[in-house]
Amino acid sequence: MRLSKARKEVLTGMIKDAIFEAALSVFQEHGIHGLTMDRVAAAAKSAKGSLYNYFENKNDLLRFVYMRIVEPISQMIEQIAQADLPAPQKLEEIFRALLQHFLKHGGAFGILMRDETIQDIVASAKQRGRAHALECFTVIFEQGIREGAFGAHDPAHTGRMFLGCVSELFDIQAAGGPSATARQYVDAVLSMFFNGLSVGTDEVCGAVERRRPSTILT
Amino acid sequence: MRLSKARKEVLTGMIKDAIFEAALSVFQEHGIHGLTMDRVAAAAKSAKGSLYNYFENKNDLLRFVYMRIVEPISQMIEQIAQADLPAPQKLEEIFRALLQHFLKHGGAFGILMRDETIQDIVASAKQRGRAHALECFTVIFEQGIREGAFGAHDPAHTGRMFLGCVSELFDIQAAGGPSATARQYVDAVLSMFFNGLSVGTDEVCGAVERRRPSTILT
Amino acid sequence: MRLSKARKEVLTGMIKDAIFEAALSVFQEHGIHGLTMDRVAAAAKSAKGSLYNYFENKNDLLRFVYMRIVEPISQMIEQIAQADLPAPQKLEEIFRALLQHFLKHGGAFGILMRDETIQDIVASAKQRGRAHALECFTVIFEQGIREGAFGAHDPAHTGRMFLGCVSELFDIQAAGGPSATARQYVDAVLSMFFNGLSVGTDEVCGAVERRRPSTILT
Amino acid sequence: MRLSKARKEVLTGMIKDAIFEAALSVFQEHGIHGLTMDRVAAAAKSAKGSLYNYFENKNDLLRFVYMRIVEPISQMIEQIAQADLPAPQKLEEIFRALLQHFLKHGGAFGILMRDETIQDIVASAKQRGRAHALECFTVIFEQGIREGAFGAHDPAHTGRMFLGCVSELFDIQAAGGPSATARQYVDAVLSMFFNGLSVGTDEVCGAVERRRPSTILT
DNA sequence: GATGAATGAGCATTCATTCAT
DNA sequence: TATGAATGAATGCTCATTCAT
Repeated sequence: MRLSKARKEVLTGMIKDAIFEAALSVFQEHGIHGLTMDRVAAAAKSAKGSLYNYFENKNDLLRFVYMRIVEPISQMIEQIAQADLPAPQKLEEIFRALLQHFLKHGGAFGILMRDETIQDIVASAKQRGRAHALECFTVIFEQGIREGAFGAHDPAHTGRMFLGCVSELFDIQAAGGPSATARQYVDAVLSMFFNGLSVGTDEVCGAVERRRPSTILT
Repeated sequence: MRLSKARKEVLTGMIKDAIFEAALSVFQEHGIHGLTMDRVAAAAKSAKGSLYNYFENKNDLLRFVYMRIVEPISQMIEQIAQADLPAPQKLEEIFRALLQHFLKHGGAFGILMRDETIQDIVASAKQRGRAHALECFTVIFEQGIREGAFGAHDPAHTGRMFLGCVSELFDIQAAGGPSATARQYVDAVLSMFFNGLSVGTDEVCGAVERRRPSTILT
Repeated sequence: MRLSKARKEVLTGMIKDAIFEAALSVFQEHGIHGLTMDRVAAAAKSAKGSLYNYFENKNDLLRFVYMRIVEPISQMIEQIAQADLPAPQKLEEIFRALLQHFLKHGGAFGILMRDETIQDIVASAKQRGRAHALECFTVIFEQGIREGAFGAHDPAHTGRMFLGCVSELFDIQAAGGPSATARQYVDAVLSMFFNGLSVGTDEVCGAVERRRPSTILT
Repeated sequence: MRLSKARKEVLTGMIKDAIFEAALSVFQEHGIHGLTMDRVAAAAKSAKGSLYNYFENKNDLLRFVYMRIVEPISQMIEQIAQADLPAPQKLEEIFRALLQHFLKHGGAFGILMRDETIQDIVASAKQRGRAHALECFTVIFEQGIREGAFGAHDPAHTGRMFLGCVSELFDIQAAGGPSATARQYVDAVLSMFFNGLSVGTDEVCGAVERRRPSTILT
């Protein structure tokens, strides 16, 4: 053993990273179906067999990709949900975190979060991303109602709506428009959740703009 | 040619229908991955080769299935969008139509609407379902603003939010809970869009219940 | 369906036969390890995929080969064991049947009967060939003792010895010497079992030649 | 070269021994199919590549294992065959030696002696174990006839029978029954070879029990 | 010599598509 | 037109062997 154990693990990690990147690029180019071990190997400029030195099998690799991309934001959402903040601000924070995460991984995040195939593969992972996010959102809306920030309503439904709106953010990002669009969308979502669309709402309930000044992603 | 051209087309249409039904049942039982030509042929009680007399290839068949399921609701949405109704009522009508459509096709509709695989296959079709729906929603919200029903906002963003909330409806249906849940969710979405979550909104802007009495899917 | 069901089954059977022959030839040339589906397909002058129209998988094919070769003789042994004959004659009959069977299948029979790999695959089949033969032999020797043809001894051990001597017959055949050798070996085995090697035995107990005059496989 | 040539060879031999032991344990645990270079290396607590410093390739290693296990008994048989003993006693001695050898190597010996796979690999080695044993047995029976211990018969056939009965001993051992069974089987074999099964033989020719009192493996 | 990651040929299996009947 | 067997490219995975360090 010429490398210390620590060094070796670092190296292994770096190679796994490289394979991860390769898989990601294949994934982005060919979609989840086109992600074959052959292509990943080619993209990683390695031999097919080598992949199996680092991942037990294809599912293992997919799990790794999933974890690498979805887990962080999943955890971030959970942390925000449990933080000591007013509910409305939590929603803002979640969007901020999502936008940042997107800048790192392009459209892959959205797809991984939604694709059934990978959700099946990953099913064993404590919680599937969407389901977990849904719970966190629900908790936040419960808090908002408890604290009087929101009127009475079913937090599960609202959480689901929020998840739906978040999902659409994935699409905007995947479409690759200007990042300003995403930010405007986020503002619009928050405004909607707080005030709805009804005329005169702003005057009565306070403008969204006042509550979230320049906000997201500054 | 013993059948007149018209008769033949009718017959062809009927067989395509049968294949469609077979494909749908395979799809519902085995998912998008398990949908093989073998299984479709078996389900259609026909020979595998015969499928190719009616569909150029598998993608063609998938496109057909997609169109058959998504197109009607897509057209319905477009019709509702262009109808002579106030914008809020259009939103309600759309939900009503969606819920009804679901009852016909089980979860297939939602999955087809969201699955990336089939979206790729179908991409060439003039408009992908989601994109089309998004446009229709945007038009409706533009109308709502123009008519003074909604306050000023970016209708494209709101349309997208609405689409997100609609997508989540698919999940509820796919999850197979009681249909009451879906209806409650729809009510919650409409309430949210009209009034938001802020406290006191209802008193000022009028209760949602008043505006959508028993409505949906009664 | 242009062929009647019966006709189709006949055809299917013929093709399975052809694949069986191909597998057998591959087996004889390359051994059990060298038996790949590619090679079988090539030998059958068919496409690899076609094999799977007739056999579920490789093990299924191997099982078929095994059954085709080992089962008949296995059953023949059982029938002889249960027949209404004196025990010594049963032993002769078994050898006669084995020699005939060999002429049909060359060395394959012996290998299949002994190879561990295929025994594992076939394990589910009611009884593994060797074990079954052993039982039959034991039964025959029990009978021989009961009827007074043989002196008292442990029939299980004798059965095993007989099996061992039978196994060696496989080797002679596999080696491909003149068939006379096999016949002489059979005579020698029977003589041994009846009289042993001790000097003077023949005079006392009667010559083997007298008891099996013109002998096996005439 | 810091070590003298002699020292180096000793060291090399020790390492080959260790690899041999590792291969044997893998063989016993996973069977002939499960014997991969990876597993051998792991069992030897060495690197896979190192194996190739001591063995040209996998077959070379297998040959070594075979030789190590089969060769000693093969030589022992040869020595016994050439010793200055009456033929019947030689047969007894051979069995004694075989039983002892078994206790050392578990079932490995029997499997290696019979498995076709390894026989192919080992074929090039001057003599395959079975063939060599067969020759030795033949020589012994020739001697027995010459010395008048056995009646006239074909010693090659008798040798083969003896080999067959010996092979079955492997099965008994591999099956893992009580060692008493093996001993009883050996007694039965010897009794059979000397006296056959015919009634009345014992009185005339002398009981086997008298000739081999407690004998084997005491 | 020791190491163990890299390599790539090889394998069983699947499945969309073709085509002779 | 209907049929369904034939086809063969594609895929995930294994493992003996090599080679740079």
